[in-house]
Amino acid sequence: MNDTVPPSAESLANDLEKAIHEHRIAPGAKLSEEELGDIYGVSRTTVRAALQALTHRRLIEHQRNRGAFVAQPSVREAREVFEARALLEPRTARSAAERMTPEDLGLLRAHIDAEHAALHDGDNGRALYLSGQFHIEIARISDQETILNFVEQLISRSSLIIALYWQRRAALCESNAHHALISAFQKKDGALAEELMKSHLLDLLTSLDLSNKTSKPSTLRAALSH
Amino acid sequence: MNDTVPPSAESLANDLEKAIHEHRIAPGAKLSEEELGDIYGVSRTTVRAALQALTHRRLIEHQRNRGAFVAQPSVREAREVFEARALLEPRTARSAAERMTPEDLGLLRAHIDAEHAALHDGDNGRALYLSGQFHIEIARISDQETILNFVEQLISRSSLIIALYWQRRAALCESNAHHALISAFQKKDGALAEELMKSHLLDLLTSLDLSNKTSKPSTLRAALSH
DNA sequence: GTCGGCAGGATTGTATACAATTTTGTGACC
DNA sequence: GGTCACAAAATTGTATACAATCCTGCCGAC
Repeated sequence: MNDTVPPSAESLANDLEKAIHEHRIAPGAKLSEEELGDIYGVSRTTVRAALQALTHRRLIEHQRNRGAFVAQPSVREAREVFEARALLEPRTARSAAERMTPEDLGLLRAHIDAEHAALHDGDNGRALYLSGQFHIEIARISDQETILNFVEQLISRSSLIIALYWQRRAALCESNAHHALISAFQKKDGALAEELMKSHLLDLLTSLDLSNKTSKPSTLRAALSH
Repeated sequence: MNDTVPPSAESLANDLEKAIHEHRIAPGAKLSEEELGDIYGVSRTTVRAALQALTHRRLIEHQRNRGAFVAQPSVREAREVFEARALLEPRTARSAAERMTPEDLGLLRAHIDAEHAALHDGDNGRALYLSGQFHIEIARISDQETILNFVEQLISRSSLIIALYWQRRAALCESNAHHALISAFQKKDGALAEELMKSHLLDLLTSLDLSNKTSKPSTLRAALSH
């Protein structure tokens, strides 16, 4: 689109995060500094800054003198992420319900519509991304910057977890849950929203295949069973 | 101590974080890249990497083309941080109590002792640091890496908040609370530990002066009332 | 035939150099 | 005397260059 001119460090980081979130880059993929520099037309310095940012968001893992790789959350890490979400998000849902304005509601509905559109276009990556944004939007509405930041990180990591451990590929249309949440928001029913979010997250977790067999294909070690 | 040889980016970040945590660098202080480079004997590149790390931990705020400054959490941010802690830490306390081993207990006791020693030496900064480490140690024992990372960040920020809004300077010996927690841990009483932690955090919050008068001295604008 | 060591290539970690932006100091004009 | 404008200084953002580390492939020894 606008490649002719200078993408700066921060925008590069956001671009990469989005690409990872939309599953355009697979977990475990190596992110070569020089390669990225060539692609985006910037120097390694800029690339390094972006990679460091993503490292701090736990989206990529940096091995000293080895390079940066898209993170491959372990089964254990997957459980931890969803446990953390279970601690934070029900609360954000409750607060959001209490503070919900008509504009906010419209925004959330627009998100769901966009998600459906993406699904219809077969763009599963984008649908997944938007589905995550829905949760982030709720946290934003709850008006707790600090918790919002945590939720943002957790949802990015959830995207990686889904890429690795998703089992029922068929329908990621958990849209039912999202629709139910919206109706709770409309009623400004905080307690209901909290409960719905809690069970929604539980649902997500149980839709993952966290049997230790597929545990952690550290690219090879466990992929080939030896 | 060992200044003669090469502090690398990561160790520099840890060093700075500790200095901030111990109130050796005040909130709002400017962190010049060249100055830090001279002090530590490294290049600006290394300094920048360290500063970026601390930025992501919300310990310093980076203003484009202006530089890095030690963060000055607003009253609102202060409340948010403690609200997030109230969501996470009672749970870590409960889990920690259930998993507590004799070695862990010894470690926690050692922390408290060190804290008392620091207080006795009049080294309030170090005492404050150790007091924070106590909470971090609990999160570590609870064995939830993801939540531990969040708690670490929240406690670092709490240190800044305390620097700005602490009112009853006299006794930061909330040692009572810590001792009570230890006895709950010894009994492996998770529910009690959870409750104690919750009230401890509430105690900490109410010991701050968050009246909007001292709101946010952005170094001058509000410090001099004009 | 396999294992250990050593050199070559590649990639990252750090330092230095240049470009861009902001701040500050000076001077003219109102 | 005060305010605006411009220029110099300082500081950060980015690019390039060099040093250190790691991986790969080859070769000799056992």
